[in-house]
Amino acid sequence: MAKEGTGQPERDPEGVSRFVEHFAAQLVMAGMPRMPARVFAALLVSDTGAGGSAELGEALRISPAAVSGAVRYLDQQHLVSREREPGSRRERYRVHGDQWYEALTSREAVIRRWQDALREGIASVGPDSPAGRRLGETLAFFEFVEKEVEGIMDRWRVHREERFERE
Amino acid sequence: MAKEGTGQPERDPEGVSRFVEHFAAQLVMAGMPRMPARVFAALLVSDTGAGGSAELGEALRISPAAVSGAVRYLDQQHLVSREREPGSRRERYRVHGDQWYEALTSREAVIRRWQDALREGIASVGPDSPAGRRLGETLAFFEFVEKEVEGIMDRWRVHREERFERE
DNA sequence: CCTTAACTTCACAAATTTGTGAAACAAGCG
DNA sequence: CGCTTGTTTCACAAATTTGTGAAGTTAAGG
Repeated sequence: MAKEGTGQPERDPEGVSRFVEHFAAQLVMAGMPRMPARVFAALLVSDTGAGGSAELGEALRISPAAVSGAVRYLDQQHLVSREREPGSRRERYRVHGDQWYEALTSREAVIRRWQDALREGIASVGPDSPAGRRLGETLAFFEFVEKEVEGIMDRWRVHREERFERE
Repeated sequence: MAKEGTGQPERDPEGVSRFVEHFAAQLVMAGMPRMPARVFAALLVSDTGAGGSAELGEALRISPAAVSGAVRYLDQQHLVSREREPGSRRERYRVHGDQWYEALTSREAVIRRWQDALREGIASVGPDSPAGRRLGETLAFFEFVEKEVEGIMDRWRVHREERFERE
């Protein structure tokens, strides 16, 4: 396609929009409601990583009300934060740049709830029954994963650091 | 025909039911529809790890039709398999004992789709724009995780092996 | 074959979720 | 002080999802 040789490739609005929808679709498959997913994706591709209700609403062709609802959800999940820009009545929602995927993956509280449910089940069927053994193995798996996830995130921070310095 | 062991702790039906609901709730939060989640949980706690439509329907107080629909979903997700028991018209749905959580976590196809969506986005905003950099870092994260997950599952198999032998 | 048991499919009613317009609310600006 | 712009809340209509009863399908057992 026609691109000027300034070195800075220009934004392709249609492509951006396709990305937003595709990325949001992944989030939806992972269990996030539709609007929050789209808003989050839109924030991710914005150059500033932040934007207001009106701005997002226009980009996604949804009402400001829908944006507001979506942001409330994202805020509760700690996926965005709200900032008040001093000289303006515009509120800005910001995606935490390098931390959002940690929020998505590490959430140890989630793993804990799986573990709690499993322990409850083991108690109810008896640990030595076949079912008890199966649940016990699953519990062991979650306990294992819990530790490993920590390790992964540590290694990732190192990895990212290196990558960042090289550039 | 169940053999009642002398020292076997007895099943607590109410506790089992509570487990099924709690565990299913976790699955739902992770994005699984309600009925499939309940059916899956019910299979997990059953001593045989398998059961038929009628049996499951009675345990969960839902119609055979609902069970059927749930199983179709679980089958598509490769979370259960169907077996035909030779001398009977009873079909049995079975949970893959020690492999189901691998299906839940490892699914590399899922990670690939995230990566594809991100690459698309990076192309659309330009890799050197601020947004491009943010997406690039996210992509790097997913690539990193993809490799790490492999490692985790390998280490888990070793870990499980040890645990199993010790018992 | 004809009956019967087990499961599946289908059409639909009920329940839930979604997104909107309208009104309320806040906060800078004149 | 109001006016004006940007955001949130609320009630509700539309759309989607869910689970059921009833009819359909397959295969065992007489």
